[in-house]
Parts: sequence; structure tokens; C-alpha cells
Amino acid sequence: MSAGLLALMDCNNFYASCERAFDPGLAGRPVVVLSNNDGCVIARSKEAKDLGIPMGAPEFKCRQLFARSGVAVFSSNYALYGDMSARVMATAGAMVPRLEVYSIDEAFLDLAGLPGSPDSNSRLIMEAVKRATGIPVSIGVGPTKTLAKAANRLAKKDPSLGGVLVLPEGPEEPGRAGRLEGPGGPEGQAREAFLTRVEIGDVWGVGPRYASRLRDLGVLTALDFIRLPRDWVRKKMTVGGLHTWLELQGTPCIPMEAAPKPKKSIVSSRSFGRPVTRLEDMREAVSQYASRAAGKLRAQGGLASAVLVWVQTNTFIAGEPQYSQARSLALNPATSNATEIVRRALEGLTGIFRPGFRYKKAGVMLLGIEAEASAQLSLLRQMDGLAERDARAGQLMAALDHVNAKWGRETLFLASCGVARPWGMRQARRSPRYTTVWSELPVAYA
DNA sequence: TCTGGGGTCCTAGGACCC
DNA sequence: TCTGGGGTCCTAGGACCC
Repeated sequence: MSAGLLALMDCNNFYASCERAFDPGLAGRPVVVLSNNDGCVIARSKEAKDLGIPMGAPEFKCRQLFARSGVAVFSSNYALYGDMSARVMATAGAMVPRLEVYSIDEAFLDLAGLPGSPDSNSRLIMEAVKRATGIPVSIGVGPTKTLAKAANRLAKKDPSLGGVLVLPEGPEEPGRAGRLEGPGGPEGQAREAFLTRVEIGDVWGVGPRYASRLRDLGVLTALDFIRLPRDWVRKKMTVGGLHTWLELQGTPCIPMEAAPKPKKSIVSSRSFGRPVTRLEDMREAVSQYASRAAGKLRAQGGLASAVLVWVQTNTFIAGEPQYSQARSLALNPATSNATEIVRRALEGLTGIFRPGFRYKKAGVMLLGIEAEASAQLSLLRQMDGLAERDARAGQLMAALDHVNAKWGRETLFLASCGVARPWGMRQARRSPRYTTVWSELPVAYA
């Protein structure tokens, strides 16, 4: 049995590829997708990267280049991307014994026990996903998650690999030839050659802070990194760094997760489309965020025991008066009831809102989340007859979720969230929600 | 000269991920 | 004028307890 044969599948330029999947006219054209409020570039097709458009570049600084070079520009369309992601995951998941969704555009795949070589299996998966969804993916395979990530990175960088890179299994694999040969054997040499090609900043688990500190010490590649003394890594980079160090050498430290873990905190926050100055508008926005957070909480079957609300002005604008403040309030008993969570969030807002500022952003966070199933039933509440009220609130929320699942987000919503929403996001160039809203289905006819 | 030795809980801050 | 929105984990240090 070959333990630890892991693949990382990563969608290429995912958001840009989603836009392209429904609009063949975009083939070969540079495509970029903007963040919420159309603020900055968060996804680029290959053609857009070749134009030198950097990740995270503010839209207003690129506007001329976009126009000059015929770049197709989209507001982000998470309804579309989330649904396309589910289709990609379902397609790949049907072909492997286990799949762990790691992010909207990435999954770890367990390839152990499949007939055929890892390379041919990876290519079959790549083709199946492309056929079913139109989304191109790259796949890296290795004995640990960190090595699979690194292999994936190289598979994307080096076009000659055709989107797939399989690393040799390492000397650490018990009972394998590599172990007998030691690090100097052919597999050990191949591994070293590979690690030399992985820049230190590209290693999963090494962020900008550590990367810069390591470069100062002359550690430029993954190979340099694994040659550092174990104790130094443990001391300077804590256990996380040590896991990275071990995983790069073929020792698995980060296991596959069967099911996504329930969130311990849930955040809903947005920058406003234009500055908010009036309390009424702020109350609508906070209502909206609190009720979105409550919806996410119910979706994972949780109850929150506290809600944190915060507001802030635009820290980018020098010379304008700045203000930011947060307040947290207990939810007792813990609840997922949107009306109750909104009520408490608005209470908190009343305490922190100061007139005379141009607010840029607000948010709501749910904390102290426990599983609904394990929630304690308060004897006191039952005796008070409050249990009945709780049950009715629960039915109301279930009805709300049901209607919105069936007919689309926000078919039903709390009146306190407002209707006109002058503070709402800028989304000037959103594509249709092709796959999740009936009226926006793509049209195909002769 | 001497100034114990653990535990637990909480918070803030720093690092990372997408 | 204009710069996203989510998350997690680890550690150090303080408060408090015996």
C-alpha cells in the first residue's frame, strides 16, 4: 500500500475561468475580476497576467490599461463562483476515494488505492473537470500536503508539464527502495532537484514575514530551508514552521480532513459603496450583516453566545477625521435567531456610533459558537413558557432559509435591512448569475 | 541575601491561509 | 475620489488560584 499519495487540485485563475466558461467570446482575451466594490484586481487570466497587471492592483490605476488593451473586466460574482466550485468538487470527488475541499478553488485528493499511475489518474481528473465544467485545473502529487502544494505550484509555472507534476515518493516512505538508498539515491536526488526549484516564499506555510527573514539568512529555496537545524526552525517559527519543515522532507504532519470543521467564529463585513454618515443607513447595513452572519450560523447548525459589532472610517484618507470602535454583547441563551442577533447588534451599534464621521466599513462577528445539538435546554426557560417562543422563532428561521434556498438569496429578508440600500456595494460589471438564478440562465439558441 | 512552583483562563498580537 | 472579505492557530504575558 502506498500511504500518503496526495494530490492538490487547483483551478487555474478560477474567477476569470468562471467568467470565460459562459462566454466563449472571452477566449484568448485578457480577463480580470475585481474585488467587492470593484476596488482592486483579485483574479487575472493568463493574458491579463502577461499584460503585467499585478494582483491586488487598484482598479482606478489600471483603468487606462484595461481600455487600451481590451481587457474584459468583471465585478465579482460569488453566486456564480460558489456554484461552479461545487460542480468542480463534485466531478473530482466522484473519481477518488476521498476529497477535502480546501478553498473555493482548491481540493486535496487522496489517490491511494486507485488503479493506474498517479500521473495518468491526475490527467483523467483534469480532463473530466474541464469537460464537465469548462474550468481548467492543475494537479500536483506528493507524499504530503505541503509537497503536493509545491508540486502544484510548479505544474502551473512550467507549461511543459501539461498541468500535472508527480513527485517521487520520498526516502521516508517505510519499506520503499528510496529508504535503503538514502538521501543520496536517485529519488533523493530528484527530490532535492525539485526543492531547489521551489522559492522559499512559495512554500505553503511560509508567508511574507518569514520569507523575508529567511532570505536575510540566505535561505532562498525549499532545499535551503530543510537544511536548517530542526531546533532553530521550531524555536523561530513555532510548531507550524516545524510541520512545514517535516512535510517538505516527506513526513506527513497535516492530515486529510474528512468533513469541514464547523466555524468557531463567523464574520460578515463589507466596505460601503459610498461613505455612510447617517445612523439610519448604518442600522440597515448592520442589520444586513448580522442577518447574513446568522444565516451562515444556521447553515452549520450552530448557536452563538456573543455578537461583536464594529464601525470604521476610511483609514486610507489622510487628513479626514478617523474613528473606529467595536462592542461585543452576550447572547443569552445562545441563539441563531436572526431577529435576536440583529436586535443585539443594533444595540451595540447605538453604543458606538458617533455622528460627524464618514464611515467606510462596518461588520458583525458571531463568537462563542456551539453546536445546536449540544445546547443546554434551560429549565428556567421551559418553566417560563419561553420555550414555546423559541420554537416559534426556530420555525420562522427554518421557513426563511427554506424560501431563500429555493427562490434565491434574499427573497425574504428582515425589514430592518432596508430596501434602497444607498450604502450597498458597487458592482458595476457583474456577469449574470448563470447557474443560480432562473432569470439569468445563459441563452443558447440558433 | 533572599524573593516557590505549579496550574488555568483570558487576551492581545503576530503569523499564516485562501 | 478610488485599495476585499473571510478564517485559523500559536505564543507570551497577566490575573488569579492553591
